Amino acid sequence: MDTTVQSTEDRIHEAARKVFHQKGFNGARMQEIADLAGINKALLHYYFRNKESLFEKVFNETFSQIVSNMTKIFLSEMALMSKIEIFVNFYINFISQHSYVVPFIINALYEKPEQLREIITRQNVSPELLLEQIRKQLKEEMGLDIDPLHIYVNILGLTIFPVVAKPLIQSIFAISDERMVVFFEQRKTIVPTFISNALKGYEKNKSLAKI
Amino acid sequence: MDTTVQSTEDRIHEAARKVFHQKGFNGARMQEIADLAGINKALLHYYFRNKESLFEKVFNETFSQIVSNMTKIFLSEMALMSKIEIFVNFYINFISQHSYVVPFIINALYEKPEQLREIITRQNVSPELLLEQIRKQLKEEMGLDIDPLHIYVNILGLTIFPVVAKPLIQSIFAISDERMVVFFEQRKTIVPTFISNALKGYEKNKSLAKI
DNA sequence: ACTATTTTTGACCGTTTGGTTAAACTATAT
DNA sequence: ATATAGTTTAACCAAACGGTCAAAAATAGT
Repeated sequence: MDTTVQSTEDRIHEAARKVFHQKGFNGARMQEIADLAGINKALLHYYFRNKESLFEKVFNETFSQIVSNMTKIFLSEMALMSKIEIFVNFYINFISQHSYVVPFIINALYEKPEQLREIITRQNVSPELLLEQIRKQLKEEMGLDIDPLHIYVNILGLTIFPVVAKPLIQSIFAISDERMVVFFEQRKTIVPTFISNALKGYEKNKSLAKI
Repeated sequence: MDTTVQSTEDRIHEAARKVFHQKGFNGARMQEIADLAGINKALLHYYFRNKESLFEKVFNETFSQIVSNMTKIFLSEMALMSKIEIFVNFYINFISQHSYVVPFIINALYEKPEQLREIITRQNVSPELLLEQIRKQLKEEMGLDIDPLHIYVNILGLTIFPVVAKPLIQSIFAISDERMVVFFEQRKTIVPTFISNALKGYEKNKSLAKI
């Protein structure tokens, strides 16, 4: 398949990403990462000082990837509802393909909250622009004075939660793999419709819109 | 404070719950559980065969607690929108107070999917009643032919996701602890309103309601 | 008071873990 | 060819881990 020659450092990095994503910091073994990269374990410590620093590198990369994609769409020049449609579509695909990523981040944040809070703030995502943009569009395109943070969190919750809770939903409701694929395809249209309906509801009754 | 004399087994059980909830299976140490219970490590293995069985006990208890509360509200005799209001209120409080519980379950399901899928199906929650009840109420109270699973997942996502992603939201948007409390208080009214608006939107335009 | 049973302990064991070290190998430049 | 710097390895280490064991302490039955 892939015949491109990777540098040792890249092979380690890729292997570490896979193992950390699947097993978390505590579940991951340095030996397993070395095996997956096809190298000696000592070579891991030659390129990366220790497990912590290797994990930090993976976490940083993963986190910034997720967040940058998240903001990119909402900072573009489109109508708000179009952004939401694209966002939902993109994220259901993305997280389905990288199903370990979000649990990995949630897990990491609960395993070592203090250390990661630092790392996150060091990345300074500066989401003020994002929220301001949403606030502006809610106002100008729909005449709504709603807290953009709540709307944004709603969008994230409707999109991300089902993907994260997939194993749970599948077990509880006894859904086959095939039906699960259909389920997520349906959500690509259902979620934007749901949000659109909700926002239109505020328009009809603007006295309730002040929150 | 609490002067009730607990049995050793209960003390172990409580200690195990706390440690497993905070650190997950891989992060938890038997020694730490023993210390927290104020007993010798060997006594752990006297009451519980090994780490796995102790974890299973904690997982079962936690999982059934979450799910039973989840279904109880929706199977009661009330109007759908009242159920949703009560559900959102209850769960924002519950998960805020037990903030480790949901990540614990998500984490567990990604750490050991096969074993837990068994355990979950063994508990057989039988959610058909729940979905059927929601479907019926959507139809009778609002005249909607919508897939109840999607609506239910939407309710869960809007309610649970923000609590799970709390450390993330707080770090990214630089929100103080006090503002975070306000944020969740706001959601207790915002989420039911959001859902109510969305459902009313389907009523207006029933051609879109078939999903 | 004595015995039998249950509960609790300290010391210990084999394995696994992240990490180190010194030596070997490779490539490059002179 | 030889010195030099960078790369890779096998062997090893101390600490931490889950788990065991035999003996001590506590409890209950007679």
